[in-house]
Amino acid sequence: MKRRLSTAVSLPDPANRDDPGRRPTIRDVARVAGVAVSTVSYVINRSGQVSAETRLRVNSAINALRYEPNLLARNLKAGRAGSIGLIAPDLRNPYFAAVASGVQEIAQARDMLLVLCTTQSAQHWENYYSQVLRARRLDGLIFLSGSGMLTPSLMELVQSNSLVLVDERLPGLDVPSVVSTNRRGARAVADHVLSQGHHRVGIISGAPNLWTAGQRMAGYREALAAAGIDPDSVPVVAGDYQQESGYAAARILLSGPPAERPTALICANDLMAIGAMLYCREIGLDVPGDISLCGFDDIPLASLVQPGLTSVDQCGETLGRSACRLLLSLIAPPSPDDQGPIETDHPTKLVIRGSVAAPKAA
Amino acid sequence: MKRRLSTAVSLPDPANRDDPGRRPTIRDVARVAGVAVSTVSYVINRSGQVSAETRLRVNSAINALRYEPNLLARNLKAGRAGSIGLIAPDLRNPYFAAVASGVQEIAQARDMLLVLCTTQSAQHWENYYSQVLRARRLDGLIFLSGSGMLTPSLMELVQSNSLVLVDERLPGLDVPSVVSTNRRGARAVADHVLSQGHHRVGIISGAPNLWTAGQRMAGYREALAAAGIDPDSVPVVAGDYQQESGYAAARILLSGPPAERPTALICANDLMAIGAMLYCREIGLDVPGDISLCGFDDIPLASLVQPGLTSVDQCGETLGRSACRLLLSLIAPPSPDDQGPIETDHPTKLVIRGSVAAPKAA
DNA sequence: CTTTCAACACGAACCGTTTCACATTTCCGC
DNA sequence: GCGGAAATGTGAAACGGTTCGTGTTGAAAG
Repeated sequence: MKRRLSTAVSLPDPANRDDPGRRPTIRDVARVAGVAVSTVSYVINRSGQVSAETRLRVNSAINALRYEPNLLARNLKAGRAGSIGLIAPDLRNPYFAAVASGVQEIAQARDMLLVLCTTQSAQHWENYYSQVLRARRLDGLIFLSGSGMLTPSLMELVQSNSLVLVDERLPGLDVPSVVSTNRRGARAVADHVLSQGHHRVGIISGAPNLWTAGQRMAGYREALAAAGIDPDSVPVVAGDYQQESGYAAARILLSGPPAERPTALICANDLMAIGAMLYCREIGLDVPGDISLCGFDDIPLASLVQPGLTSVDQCGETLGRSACRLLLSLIAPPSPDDQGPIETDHPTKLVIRGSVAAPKAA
Repeated sequence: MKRRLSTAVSLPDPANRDDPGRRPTIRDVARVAGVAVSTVSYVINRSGQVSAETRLRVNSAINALRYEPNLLARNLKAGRAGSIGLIAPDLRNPYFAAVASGVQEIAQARDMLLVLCTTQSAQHWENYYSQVLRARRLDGLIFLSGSGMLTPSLMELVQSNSLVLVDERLPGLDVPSVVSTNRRGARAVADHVLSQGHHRVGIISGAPNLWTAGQRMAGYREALAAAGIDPDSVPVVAGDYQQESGYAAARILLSGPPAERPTALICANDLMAIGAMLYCREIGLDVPGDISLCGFDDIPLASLVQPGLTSVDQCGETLGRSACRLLLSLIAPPSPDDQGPIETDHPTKLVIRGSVAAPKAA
């Protein structure tokens, strides 16, 4: 008992007060200003009920100590991290970069931090990050799937109203999401190609379990049917939205004898279309003289290749902005500076450039 | 006194135990497992000194409750956020996206989260984020400046050994940084252009207060001098590394009478070179027939434009990886899984494509 | 049959805030 | 001169973990 009293009772150790490198806490400020900790807190926050004179003393203590509140502690108390997460396959895809850019723009305006997670489209990472972000009590999550699946961890986020999907819509489930009108856009670009008189076309589609890939495919099929072509008769090769897969798919689709091979390749995104263009160039096919090509996304690159790539504009940045706004509105229901309803279906626009032309007279 | 006892003493309220939506805490786990909170903690962490049987009980309680530790609390206790920040001008610039990608790759491997902050090259945002990230006790910061300046807040981070600069080196100050050998790369590409026999060249430089811009300019001047051209005699227009500024700069540089205007434009980055290329194309100049063009960065785009852009490869991703490794080594000094010294000066490589040719016989 | 000592479990302090519920002072009207 | 509201300041309990120092065992050692 005596021992206890003499050794174990830990008085505030004056030594660590001067520990250099130690950053001042609200307690230091209180001590210097000669007020209670809670008073300092009130000064820092909704300056309610504190006299001008006290406020002054506290503020000068804050300045003297160069105190900055520890957000970690604040967040623990509040139970929210003040940041949102963005899970996306890969930043180097300009489309994802654009979405990220839009998300960040809105987050920035609302004093939210953005945690960026890339998954290389691997379910493993999608799962990992959705768990980590849950554990970190992030306020919300914007998810661009590379796999087309929702992990259980993600499903729980849906329950708590803090998940927004971009360019993905789950059958049956009512998950908040922001999408482009993929089907309509695909229909439009395919209509355009077919209206040039192509009869033998090939399709380079996206990964089959991706919602966008399905939608675009549906649009293409609509257009084909409307042009009197049996959709089931056209050759389709699935890629993965990467440039290399477009190259590889083109090689497959163009492997037949010249008389039978497609005079136009409809590609489910620009990167793959460019891959295909590279292959065509390599085997000496002129675009659009020998073969027409179109893409989807309208990434900046599309206007810079030669010939310019006919594509479908879906502004990634706008999508990102809407997604972030939607997410924030879910988190803090009815914000006062409300800017009206948030678009969840973004229109797409056909962008005609030089890569599509009429087929050579057969 | 009596009043106090009967009303103010707040017993643990059983009501909020069942509050649905409330996530289980370590205390709930302890209660269910019938052990002390500290024991649960030990199980979760360095499982030291816990009997197999207890560990089992705790683990099954964890599973039953679907408990996940609150990282916010953990971090407060630890005083570190377990994440690093990346401050960069703009994600849509593929070079920055590549750096970010490299950083994220390493961070991911070390279980660190990446907070992404974009500044649009505005000092205002650079300052804002450096403060916010300090307040959040982020473990470290990787900074790509758009303005060439370090805010005071950033300087304090230098003191605490948790700031790494990318592609920036401050005169006098010894701030850890990772750079490409900009000067050498610039020298190489300019040598290449001049070796084709160009005598009248123009330069589109970067913003003058950026370190990279200065270095590249120095390299160009070396090459000019070596080729017997007075560096001060060549026209220079400063851009801002954006495509539009390249376009504008080209218009200025090519405004003279045909006999006097440059036969080659040396551009301080690819985006501006592409802008210049667009302008040339617009006024009917053939690249490289009428005018040669070169860039810097070797972004993916450079190989896709027609003709391919001769450029200098500086792998943004590698730079990002090194920067992140360097930062992590500053934070937790000598990691055991050390992979040797970290490169801070990354070599550049001349990439020759079709955009540079000999000038037409004068 | 003590003593010693691991091994294991526990309680409580602490990280740096916020915020609730009071305590104290001031001031006013009666 | 008194009661009471308003204004201002305070202490202490959270938030959800980690970790130090200590208490309690049971078995091996003496």
